Amino acid sequence: MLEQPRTKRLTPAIPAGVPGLPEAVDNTRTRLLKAAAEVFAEHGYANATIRQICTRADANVALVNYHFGDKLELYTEVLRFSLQPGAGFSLPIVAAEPRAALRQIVGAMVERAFETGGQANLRFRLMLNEFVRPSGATARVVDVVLRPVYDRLREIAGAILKLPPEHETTRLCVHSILGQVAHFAHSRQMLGLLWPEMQMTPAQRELVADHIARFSLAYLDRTPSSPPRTAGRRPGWKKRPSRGSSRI
Amino acid sequence: MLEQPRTKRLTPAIPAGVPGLPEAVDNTRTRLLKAAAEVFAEHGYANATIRQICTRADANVALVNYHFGDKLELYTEVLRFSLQPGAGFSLPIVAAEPRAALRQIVGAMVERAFETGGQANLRFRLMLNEFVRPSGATARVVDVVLRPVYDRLREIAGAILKLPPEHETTRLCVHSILGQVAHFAHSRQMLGLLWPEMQMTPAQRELVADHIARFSLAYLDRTPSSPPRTAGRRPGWKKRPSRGSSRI
DNA sequence: ACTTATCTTAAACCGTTGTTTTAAGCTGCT
DNA sequence: AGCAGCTTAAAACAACGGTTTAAGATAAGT
Repeated sequence: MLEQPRTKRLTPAIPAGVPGLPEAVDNTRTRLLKAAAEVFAEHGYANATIRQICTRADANVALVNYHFGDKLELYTEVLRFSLQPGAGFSLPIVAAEPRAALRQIVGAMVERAFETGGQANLRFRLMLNEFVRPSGATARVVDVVLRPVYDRLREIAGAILKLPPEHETTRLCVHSILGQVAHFAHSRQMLGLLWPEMQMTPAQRELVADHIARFSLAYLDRTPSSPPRTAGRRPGWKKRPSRGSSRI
Repeated sequence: MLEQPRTKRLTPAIPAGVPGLPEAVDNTRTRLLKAAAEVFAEHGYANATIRQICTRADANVALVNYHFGDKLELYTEVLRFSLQPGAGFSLPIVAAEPRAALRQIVGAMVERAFETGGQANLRFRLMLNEFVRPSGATARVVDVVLRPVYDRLREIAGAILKLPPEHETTRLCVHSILGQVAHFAHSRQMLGLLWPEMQMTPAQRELVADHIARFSLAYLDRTPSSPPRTAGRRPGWKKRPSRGSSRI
């Protein structure tokens, strides 16, 4: 009796809204989804509370459980709902030239990490929170939000590196890029303590995006005469024994 | 009556232990500090519970409040306690050549982020948690743990860049390096979903540290013939207006 | 031995959070 | 009007987490 909620119905029949455009209707369900997206994006799954969401949606506490069953179901529905408007991945801007594309995608990520409002921004911040405190729906967040960015970044980085997208070096570089963006987004408070002038104003955000792109391109765009030591595709990981010299 | 705890004494007279070597004594206070350091390092301040800490220390729940007043006081005491053994900053390894020093410091950070055990590792993970969920003692964490790494990294990066440590470009580069380390440390679960082979085994940790160092050095070590666009010291930040072309 | 200060314990208190219940309001239909 | 099905509201429940209380142990001082 514990594995299934005791409510008569989990989700009471999707409210007959047009499936492609749920932002038009204004029933309680939609208001809850909208509020939940904002609160989840701001505080992360665990730190968001149902009462916060319901207050923002001007709805009763019990309505989350009536409409969605439980908190986690609401969260996954937010992800589904948040994906509706655009067909595929909604980073439309993509220059053909991979270096320009990289700069654009980094700029878009930095903007999304800081600019409030807009579903794509909410979705991106949702993902940033999953990075550091995975919820029970992390796999879904990866599929819905992160994988598209990841795959596109691998293509772009691979094109510049002249390596396949699934190459180890390509993947490491993509994680380096994602890591820089996530870091500037997450550690805003500590950043302010270390570097008081950095307030992440719009102009500073552009500066940061410029820096991340240039910093990353310096490696990606290196002369082919100095290939990375790991360029050869090594099938296994265990070969290189821990050399222990980094012990301190 | 609320601003001051009602216990007769906040901290009941430091237990006369040798101030330099608190790891020898095994009274309740020390056991609590040890357990708290582990739990805080693993879960972060907010997500660590006093009951968790007390269970691990084999102590009663009330003892935290008896010995330290409240949770935050315990946390700051952990930081103070955690700093005791080494005199200053405990990253002893520093090669004279800045490129080698960078590789060493990155390797040490990656190891500390993943290797369990050891006070310096605990302290570093404590800091990593503060990055993403600042507690009430963030300023103290910055002073005790982060600032030394930050300043040393700025010196090293500045030496390679041939720029002063307080230069904007130097700072941006240091944040890029810190961001990469923090990202690989934080997003372990999501990393596994995107890249199942990456399990952060010791060998893979070395690979990651190598990559971060090489990736970062590509920019730091660039030929002086292509200086960064922001090399000139600009006193103000507001000059460059948001160019709006990154709107999507 | 009696007192005192220090430390420990079990139990409770109080606020918060996810969840459920119960009882009402609607709305459309006959 | 009356019924049925969907939706909302108010209240409560159960679990958890930080904190406090009141009493019991232990050791030292006199």
